[in-house]
Amino acid sequence: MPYGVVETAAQTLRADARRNHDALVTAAATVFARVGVDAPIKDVADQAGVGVGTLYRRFPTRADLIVAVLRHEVDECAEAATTLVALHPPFEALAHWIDRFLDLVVRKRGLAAALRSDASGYAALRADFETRLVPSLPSLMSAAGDEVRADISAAELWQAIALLCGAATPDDFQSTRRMVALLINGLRTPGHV
Amino acid sequence: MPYGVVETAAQTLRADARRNHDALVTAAATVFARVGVDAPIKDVADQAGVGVGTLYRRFPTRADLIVAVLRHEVDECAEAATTLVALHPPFEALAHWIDRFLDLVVRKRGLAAALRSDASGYAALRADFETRLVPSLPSLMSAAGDEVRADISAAELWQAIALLCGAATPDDFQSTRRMVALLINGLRTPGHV
DNA sequence: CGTTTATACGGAATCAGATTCCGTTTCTCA
DNA sequence: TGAGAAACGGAATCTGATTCCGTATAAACG
Repeated sequence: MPYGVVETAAQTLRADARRNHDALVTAAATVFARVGVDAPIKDVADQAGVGVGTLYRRFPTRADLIVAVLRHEVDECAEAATTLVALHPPFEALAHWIDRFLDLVVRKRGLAAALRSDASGYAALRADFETRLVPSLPSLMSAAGDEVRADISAAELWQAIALLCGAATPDDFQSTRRMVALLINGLRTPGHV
Repeated sequence: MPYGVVETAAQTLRADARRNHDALVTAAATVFARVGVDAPIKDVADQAGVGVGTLYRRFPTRADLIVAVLRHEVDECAEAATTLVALHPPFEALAHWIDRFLDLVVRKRGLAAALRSDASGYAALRADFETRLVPSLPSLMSAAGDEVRADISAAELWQAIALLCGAATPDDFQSTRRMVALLINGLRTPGHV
C-alpha cells in the first residue's frame, strides 16, 4: 500500500471500479501528455474506454485527476530533497532540487498553467503540491544556516518558486531557471558572499 | 489624441460606434471591478446596453477589452518610473515602482490571474503590458550601476515580477511584496552590500 | 450455484458561455 | 432627402462541462 489514503480507499472499491480507476489514471496521463492538462474530460473518458459519468464519479474535478496522475512523481521529488542535501553544499542542493521540480512541471504540458491558475478548481491541485513539497524546503534552507535570510518562510519561498515555474514551457525553461536563480540569490543574508 | 493608434482609428468611427465603444469600456471597467476579468461577456454587453455582436465586433477577444480598460492606468504606471528614479535611491526607486504596479494588478480582481494565464487569449494582454512597461525598467536598473547583476535582462526581470504578482489578491498582497523584494534583493551583484 | 442487494456503469440530456451570422437599423454625405 | 456604407442586436449555433437515471454487474449470502 504505497500511497496511504487513496490506496486504502481503493482497496474497498469493487473490482470493476478499481479497474476503471486505474484505466482512468493511465488514460489521463496519456492524454495530458499529448494535449495538456486542459484536455476535454471526454477525451480522457474515451481513451480509458469509460463513460464520462464514471470519470466524474471517481474524479469530481479535473484537479483530482491531475493529482492522481502526478502522485508518484511529486512524492519522488519530495524525497529527492533528502538525498540532495547530503550530496551538495546548501545553495547548490536547493538549486538542484528546484531543477528537479522544474523538470516535473515542464514535462506535463499545461501543468505550469494549472499550477499558476487561480481557477478555483485548481486550488486543490496547488494545495496538494504544497502540502507534499513544502516540507522538503526547511531542510534545504536550514542546511545553509545563517547564509539564508530569516524573514522568509518555506511556504512563501515555495509559492514564489511555483509562480516562477508557471512560465516554464517545454522549449524554454532556461529563462525560468535564471529567474529562480535570481530569487535564490536573493535568499542570501545581505552581507554574506 | 492622447493614445495613438486606437484613438486614431476611433476617429474614423461612426458616431454610434464610437459611443458604443466608450460605453463598452466603461461597462467592462465596472463589471471587471465587481466580478473580475473572467466575467461573462454577455454581462458586459448588457451593462453597456449593447448586443453581444457589437461587443465582439469591437473587441474580438476578452484581452482586447481588458487592454482597453487598463490603457490609462498602465501608461501612468510606466510614466511613474521616471519620477521615481529622480526621487529615490536606485533600489528604493525600483521597489516603489513595483509597489505601484502591484496596486494596479491588485485593484482589478482577476487581473492577476489573467496576467499569469497562458490561455492563448491572454497572450495579447501580456504582450501589451510587456511592451508598455518593460521600457521603464532599464532606467530603474541602470541607475543602480554595478550594484545590479549584469546577467539578467529587463525583459526577464519583468517577467519574473509579473509572475510573482500573479498571486496577489486584494486581501493579501504583503506576501507578494515580500516575494518580489526577495527577487530584487537577488538582483544585487554578489559581494555588494 | 441461484438470489439479492449495494455499487458502479454509460451516455443521453441539460446547462453555461462563447462565438457567429444575417436581417434590420442608423449614420453620413452628396 | 435618399442611397449606400457601417453598425446593430440577439437568435442560433457550437463546445465542453456536469448531472441523472435506467441498466448492468460484482459480491455476499443461503
